[in-house]
Amino acid sequence: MAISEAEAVVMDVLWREAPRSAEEILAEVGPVQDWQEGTVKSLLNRLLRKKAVHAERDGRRYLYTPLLTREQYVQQESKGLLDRLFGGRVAPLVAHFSEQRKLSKKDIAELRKLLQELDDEQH
Amino acid sequence: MAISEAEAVVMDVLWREAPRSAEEILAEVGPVQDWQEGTVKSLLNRLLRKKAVHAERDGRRYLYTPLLTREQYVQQESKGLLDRLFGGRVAPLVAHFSEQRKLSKKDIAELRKLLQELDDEQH
DNA sequence: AGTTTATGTTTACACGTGTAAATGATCGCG
DNA sequence: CGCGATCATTTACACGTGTAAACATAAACT
Repeated sequence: MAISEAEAVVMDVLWREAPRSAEEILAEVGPVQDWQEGTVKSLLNRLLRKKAVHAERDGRRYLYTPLLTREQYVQQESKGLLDRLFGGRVAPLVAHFSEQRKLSKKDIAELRKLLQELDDEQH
Repeated sequence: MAISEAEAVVMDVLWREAPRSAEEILAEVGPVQDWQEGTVKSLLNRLLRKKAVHAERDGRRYLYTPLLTREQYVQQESKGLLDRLFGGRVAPLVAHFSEQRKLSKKDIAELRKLLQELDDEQH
């Protein structure tokens, strides 16, 4: 089953660094999200059930490690959106942002570089 | 409130052509989604409550018209994803698909053209 | 006028989600 | 050994979602 948005916030902490204890996760995410301890614990348990993280005992507590990689998650999410909204094609998506003037100079420069590299690989 | 995925399917029909009756919507979407009449009616009612569509009486039935535009919806959805996963920037998103080899020749050609056009406008 | 038919409206129900309190288990201390 | 602190696990609860049955209403037909 897919992981929810709140669950993804917890995953984000683990993607930055793992393994981590529930306490450490709370310390990082609690202030920002305004979550209580119980909330983080619940989310961790759901992630365990979904096999998105692994828990390893460390004395009295557990250390959590991601099983689902960030790449997998990003892949799922962005493919979903792409398919639903842009017929599965990337160019229309970029065109959309372009029309909305949401391409920064930096974006444009990077895209240009990216295309250049694709050209080069091409041989 | 945001419209759900099932609701978006109904909106899609209306975005292609509107106004439309519930029956017409069902005819178009029922076979594909394997939905019953009641399902479509429920979704339409939720869309009404969310002010995403407008209903206008036409004799015995209603004709539904979108109030939320496809552009608005696409904008919300894609901005959400972009912010959550790519720090709000487009280039990293494209880079992601590039790494996954999900850029078709056509995508690449179109992206190149797009960048060219941006250049031209630039004067 | 009474019944069928076509629509729309209300209600339902299981499941996921966000959020957390209540409860249980375990370790360290007095 | 019993008690408080520290974790984890279980339970809770309101709300949205997917899916649809049940019910209401009004027009159309006999």
